[in-house]
Amino acid sequence: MTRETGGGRVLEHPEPAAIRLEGVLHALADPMRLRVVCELASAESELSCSYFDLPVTKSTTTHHFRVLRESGVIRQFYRGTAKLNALRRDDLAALFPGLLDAVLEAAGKEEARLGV
Amino acid sequence: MTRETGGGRVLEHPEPAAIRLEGVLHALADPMRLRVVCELASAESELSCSYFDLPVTKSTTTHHFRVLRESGVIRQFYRGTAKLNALRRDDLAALFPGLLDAVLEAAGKEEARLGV
DNA sequence: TCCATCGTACGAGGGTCACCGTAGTACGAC
DNA sequence: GTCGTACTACGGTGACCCTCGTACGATGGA
Repeated sequence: MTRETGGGRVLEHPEPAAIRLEGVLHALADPMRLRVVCELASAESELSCSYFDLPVTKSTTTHHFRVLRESGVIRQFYRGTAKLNALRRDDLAALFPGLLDAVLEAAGKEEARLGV
Repeated sequence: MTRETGGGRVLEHPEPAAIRLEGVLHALADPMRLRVVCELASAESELSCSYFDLPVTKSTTTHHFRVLRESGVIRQFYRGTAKLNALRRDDLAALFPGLLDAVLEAAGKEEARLGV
């Protein structure tokens, strides 16, 4: 079995029924957070916070991950000193079918359109 | 032909290439604006600003319509004293396929889920 | 035990946002 | 020209958001 360490540190997550569309859209409307979500989507496995090399400080990174978690977009849990992050694909697909995929595709298209 | 009055009053709209995903998501993340977009989508024809009965003052309503226009979500033009509003369905569908439909469907589902 | 790593909590600054009230402009009807 | 309707521009206010620096806690390994 997978041993989950992290001790008594518990993270609050909204239940599916408490996830609000406005909150999800607001969470995705920030460039940093959208970037995190895109990387999580393409990774297909949990990624630690330190995996991401965002052009902001650690405290700002913590803030963005908290917004994503509290809006219901990602799920977070501890393993040792690391905090792992995963998209809540199933919950989002049940609440807002096609929304996450459309946003991810749009982000990919926009990156191709604007990127070098 | 349809005579468009409104004279010298010209409204700035972003070209499709200038529409940014973050801006669109931010515009849709506000309850008032999401409500406007849903009503425009179900109307299937232009609606004047005064058609909407939002629980805010007129100046705030003007602000929200301006955000929607400048983010590229709606198109506005004058006809007489009225200012008409229409969704930029084609432009959005070309840039972000499926995004608008997914958001509209999600908004409908959420209203049914939370509503009376 | 001591340390390095990883992430958090807190406070603060600077900017943006949503909202309002008032004053004003553009248009059509008379 | 005058009036009413529709909307705008402007200024202001309080709240929120993104960002940071610093100090702190929690974990695992030497």
